Amino acid sequence: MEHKTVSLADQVFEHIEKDILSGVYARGDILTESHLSAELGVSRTPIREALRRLEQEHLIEETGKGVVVIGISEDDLEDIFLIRTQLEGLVCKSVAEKQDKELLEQLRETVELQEYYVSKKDPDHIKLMDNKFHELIYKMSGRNVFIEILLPLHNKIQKYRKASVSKPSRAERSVAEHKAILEAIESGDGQKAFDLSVKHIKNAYNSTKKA
Amino acid sequence: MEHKTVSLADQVFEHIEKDILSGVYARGDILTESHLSAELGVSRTPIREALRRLEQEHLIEETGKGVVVIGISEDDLEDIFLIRTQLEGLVCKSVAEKQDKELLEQLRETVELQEYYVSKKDPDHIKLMDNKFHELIYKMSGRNVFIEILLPLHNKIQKYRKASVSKPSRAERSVAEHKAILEAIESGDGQKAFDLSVKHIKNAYNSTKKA
DNA sequence: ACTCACAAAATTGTATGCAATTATACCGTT
DNA sequence: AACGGTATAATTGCATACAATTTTGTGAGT
Repeated sequence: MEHKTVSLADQVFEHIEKDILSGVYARGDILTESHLSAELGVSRTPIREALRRLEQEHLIEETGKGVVVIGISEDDLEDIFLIRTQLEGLVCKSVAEKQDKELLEQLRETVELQEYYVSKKDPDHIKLMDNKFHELIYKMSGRNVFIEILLPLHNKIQKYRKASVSKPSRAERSVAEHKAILEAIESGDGQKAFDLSVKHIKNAYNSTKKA
Repeated sequence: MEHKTVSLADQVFEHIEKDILSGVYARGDILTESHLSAELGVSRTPIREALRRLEQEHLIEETGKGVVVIGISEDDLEDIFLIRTQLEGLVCKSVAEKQDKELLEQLRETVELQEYYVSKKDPDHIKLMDNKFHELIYKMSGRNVFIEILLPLHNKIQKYRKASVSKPSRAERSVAEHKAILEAIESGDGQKAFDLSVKHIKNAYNSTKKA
């Protein structure tokens, strides 16, 4: 068994990122290295490396006396959806024209699992499958620049998506839309995959706004 | 006089980033912390922090035994222009509808300086003004998510842009396009700014491909 | 009670030390 | 000459040490 040890710096990065994106730390909160070091029980070295990465992602900003949490504002949320509207359709189109059998099978499994969790009204797992659906499509495209942009964007709105898929009506429509996108991709219809995907993002945004 | 001392970690980041983007380090090259430490004359601590940031930008990748340089491939270049085509017009439109007098003045100055350097056939300064033109527009928009995406993308293609503006014919057309975009923004015509900007990116791409 | 000065604490930035792992080189054996 | 094994190098990951700076607290003097 491959025992891949995850570095402390990586764990710290994911921990703090999660706390920012889930709202544990709010916009404007100040985080100091020593405080984080004590709280997480590791030395400042991995803390600092994690903070530099979070800074690069614009989730925090250096102030000279601790870092300040930036997080995702309402305006950011709107722009994130707008940008996804512009880019995600292109990726779906690209994937439809590739036809990677193995990844398509994974995508179908993901949609079917999501249907199951919708029927069980399990928002956490619905959101996980939603994550996986979009991430699989990004990866299937093999287009790194798109992946580097879309993965973080998708990641940054977890909190809002969780709220959105907690509404059964939206969860049902969302998974139905995923299924339609999947079928368009399977049939190799790039334009249809593009259109459905763009519509899906717009619907998700509308649902998020109302949430 | 404000004496802002730049940390060694920041200097190292910029140094290595520049070396990757300008081609000093090629795709596949292996960089080790100790080697960089000796070469740049600083300890491994700031080196490591810089490497973690470069990793976050996908310019390098961890291998367990030194980091490997990723850099920008031809496919990446194509997607970068495609994404800019999708996003930069939106930003220009947004800026045209804002009318920040002071930044508009800076933008005009930048275009006029660029005209001057074009007449002097000075590619380095032409490129600098090109940088400034696009960065000013991003900043004028005040839309952070767009800025976070477009600034790095623009930054990553410096090498190619340098080649492009070294051709006098393209340099002249480029600055003329900048001027037209500026005037559309000044007149508050968002749609025109959008259209001209999209066309500008496409022209830049065509010129880059041929270079 | 207020203020100023100075001491103490907190905080960052950088270097160094050290353990664990992995690659490399060298030397002996066949 | 080829092969193996062991010692040595190199390398990462993490902790700690330390200087420089800034903030905070405290206490004396009025």
